[in-house]
Amino acid sequence: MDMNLEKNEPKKKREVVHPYQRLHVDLSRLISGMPPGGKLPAEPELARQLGVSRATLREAMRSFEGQGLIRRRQGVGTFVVERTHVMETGLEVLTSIETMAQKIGLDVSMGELSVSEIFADEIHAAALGVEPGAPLGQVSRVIVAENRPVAYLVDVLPQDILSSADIEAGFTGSVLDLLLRRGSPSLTSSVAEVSAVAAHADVARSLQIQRGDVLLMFTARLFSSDGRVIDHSFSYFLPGYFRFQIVRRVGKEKGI
Amino acid sequence: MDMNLEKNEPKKKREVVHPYQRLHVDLSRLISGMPPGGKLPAEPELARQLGVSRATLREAMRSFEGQGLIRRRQGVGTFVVERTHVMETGLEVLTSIETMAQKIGLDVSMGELSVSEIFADEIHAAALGVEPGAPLGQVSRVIVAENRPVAYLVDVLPQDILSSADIEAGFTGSVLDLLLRRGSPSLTSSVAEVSAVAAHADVARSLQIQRGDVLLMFTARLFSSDGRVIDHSFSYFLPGYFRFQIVRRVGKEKGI
DNA sequence: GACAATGTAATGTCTGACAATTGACTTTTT
DNA sequence: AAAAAGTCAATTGTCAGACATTACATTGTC
Repeated sequence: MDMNLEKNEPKKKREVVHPYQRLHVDLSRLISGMPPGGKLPAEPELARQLGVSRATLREAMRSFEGQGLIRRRQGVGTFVVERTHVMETGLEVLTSIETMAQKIGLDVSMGELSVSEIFADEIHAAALGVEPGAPLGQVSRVIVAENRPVAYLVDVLPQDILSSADIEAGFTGSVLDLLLRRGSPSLTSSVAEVSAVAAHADVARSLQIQRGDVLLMFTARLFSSDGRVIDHSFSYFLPGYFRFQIVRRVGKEKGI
Repeated sequence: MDMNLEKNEPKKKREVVHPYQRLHVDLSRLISGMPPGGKLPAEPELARQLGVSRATLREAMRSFEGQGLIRRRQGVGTFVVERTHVMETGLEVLTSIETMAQKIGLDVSMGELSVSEIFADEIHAAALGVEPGAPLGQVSRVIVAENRPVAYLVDVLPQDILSSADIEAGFTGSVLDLLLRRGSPSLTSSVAEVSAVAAHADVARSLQIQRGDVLLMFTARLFSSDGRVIDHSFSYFLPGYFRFQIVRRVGKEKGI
C-alpha cells in the first residue's frame, strides 16, 4: 500500500554504490594500514565505524579471510596476518619492468617500440569489457639487456585510456609508468596469470630466438579503482634474465 | 546457575565441525557438480537444503564469488561461472595440488611415486642450509588429471624432517599436506621462483612429453616458523591445465 | 504496436538475538 | 602455597525474520 511514504528518513543517505563495494575498499585500506599481527576492533564496533551492518561486514571479512589477509579466532578476535612479503623483487607489487630490472641490477634499455591502433578481437573484448570491434590502443616493445633482447611486452588499452597522442608526450617505454604519472584513472591492482609458452613467430623474431623456444609469459589485467579493466597485457620473458619471486603463505585449513 | 546442560539436543544437532566448514565443502561439491552457466537455487531455498541460515550461506557464497566460481546478479540469481577444466588458484596462498583440485572439483590422482634417500649436492645444501653430503629424503611424484600426467613434483627435505618411514603412514601424495597434518614443525611461508624451462629427459619421460617441450616451473623453499628451510621443491607443470594467478598491488599509495 | 504500470522473484542489507569459544580472573580444593 | 575448578566478560559464530533494491516478465493503456 502507500505506507511506504516514510522512507524519506533514513539515518544514512542512500548512496548509489552498494555498501559492500565501499566496505570492501574501506576494509582493505584499514587492514593494509595496520601493523602485522594487529588486532581489529570487534565486529559490532567495526561495523558501526564503517557504517554497515555486522552481517555485511562479516561477508567482507570472510572474503579477506579467504585471501589469507586476516585470521579470525572465535572468542578472541580478528587479527591481521603476518605479512612476510617485504621482498622488493617479489611479484606482489606491480612495478614497471624498468624499475624491476633496475632493482636487480640489470642494465636495460628499450628496443623496438611500436604503437598502433587496433580493433578488439573477442579475447581483448572479453578481457577489457568492451564490444568486439571497439577501437583499442596497442603498445608493444622490446626490452634489451646486455645487448640482447630479453623481454617482449604488449599492452592493449581502450582508446579513451590511451591513444597515439598520449604516447608522444615523454614516453619512457612503460605504459604503467605513463598511467601512474597521469594519475587518472587511479589504478588499484593487477591480476596476472603466469604460464609458459613456446615462442610464436613474431615474438621469436622480436626476441631474436628460434620459434618454439621456451618463454615465461604473464597475462595481466590492470584494474582501475572503479573496477574497470584498463590494460590487457602480454609479457614474454626470456628465462634466466629475471627472477620472479612470490612469497606464499601456508594455508591454514587442512581438511578442505 | 544451572549445571552445564551437556548438549541436550537443541533444535539442530550440534556437530563438532562448524557449519561453515561443512557448508563450504557441500557448496563446493554442489557447484562443481553443476553445468557451467547453471543457475543455483535461490538463497532461501539453498540455505534450507544445506541446513544453514541464509547469512551463513551468503558468507560462503561471497567466498566462492571471490574465487570467481560463481556470479551473483541481484534480481536474477546466482550462476556457476564458465569453468574451463583447468586448475585455478591464487599463488598468494600455498596449497597442495590435491587441495587445489578438490576445490574446483577436478579429479586428480597420483601417478608414479618415488621415495628415495639421497645425499645433498651443493645446490640442495645451499637451499636447505645443510652440509653437502648430508642425508636427505626425496619424494617425486606425478599428478594425473583426466588420465593424463599434468605435473611432476619433486620435494627434497632434510632426513630428520622426512624419512621413508614417515611416508608409509597414510601418505596422500602431498608432502605439504603430510607436514601440515603432522603439525610439527609449524610452517610459515614458502618462497617460490617462477620460470619456464624446456623439459629434460627424465621429466619428459615422466610426463609423457617430448624432450624440450615447454614447462612452467616453480622452485620453492618452504620455511618453518624458526626460519629453517625444511623443503626444497621443484615443480613442473604442463601448460594449459593450471591457471596460476597473482594479484599485484600498484605502487605505494592508495592501499591495496 | 509502443509504452507505462504492475507483479514477481531474486539478491542486497539490516536488526536483534542467542550459541560457542577463549582467556583472564576468582574461588575452592588439595 | 599450589593446583584445580568455577565464574565471567569479550568476541566470533550462527540464526531468524524483515525490508530494500534490482531485474525481468506480464499486463494494461493509449
